[in-house]
Amino acid sequence: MSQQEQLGFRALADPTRRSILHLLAQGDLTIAQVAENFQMTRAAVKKHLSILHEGDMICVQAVGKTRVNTLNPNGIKNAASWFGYFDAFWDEKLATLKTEIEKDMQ
Amino acid sequence: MSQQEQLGFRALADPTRRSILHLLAQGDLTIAQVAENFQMTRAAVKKHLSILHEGDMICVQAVGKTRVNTLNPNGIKNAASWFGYFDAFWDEKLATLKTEIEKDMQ
DNA sequence: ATTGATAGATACCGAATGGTATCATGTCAA
DNA sequence: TTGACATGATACCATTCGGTATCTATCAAT
Repeated sequence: MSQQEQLGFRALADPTRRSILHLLAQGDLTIAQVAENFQMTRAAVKKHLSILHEGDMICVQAVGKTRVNTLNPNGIKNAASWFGYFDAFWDEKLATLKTEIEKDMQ
Repeated sequence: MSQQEQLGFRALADPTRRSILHLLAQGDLTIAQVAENFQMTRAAVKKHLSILHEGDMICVQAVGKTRVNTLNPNGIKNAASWFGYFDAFWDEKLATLKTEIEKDMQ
């Protein structure tokens, strides 16, 4: 487990932060513009953006006196690639899943 | 954001739990067997397994006096599918990413 | 130079999290 | 029915986390 992987999953663990990523997918936004979409203070949103930045999920570029937050496809793709580990096991698992689910109900 | 999505990402947020999923990908294990792979008490491992179960990442079936933990491909695939939201935006983003990364360095 | 808008930084609070220790439960075997 | 073993469950502790309040810094425009 790399530290970057941990920072990435930590960034994705909060629903507000995942929502921010969906927002930024539709266009780049300043901190204030992101904050308009949530019922919390700008400082709280800034914290979320910092954690997203630490997890490599967004890039931040200074534009005049504002900071424009931009989606970072590389970081998001990197987190998504973690799931690839299971690709080799899924076919076999899915074949017996129904039975296991039934046992789990008991 | 669904509650199940949140429980899923919460389950994945901890490195021990992600490690447990990788372990279970190689074969089903009882709680005690999982605990052998970590330097923490069985109770702590049990907590992690409970959170993984709440996030639909594993199934638990009683076998005699033991409980066998099994990977749940459905839950893991469901979490992985969250990343599909960005598919439509990646091609465009990747085209301009290099420039944005450079600005981010400043 | 002063004002106002945008952002950074810090301290603080309540709740959730990761972990241990401890005790209760249940199941198999003798 | 005992005893041993794998698990369930609870209480407790230190740390992290999400959030607010507050103060400071910077830039732009007048």
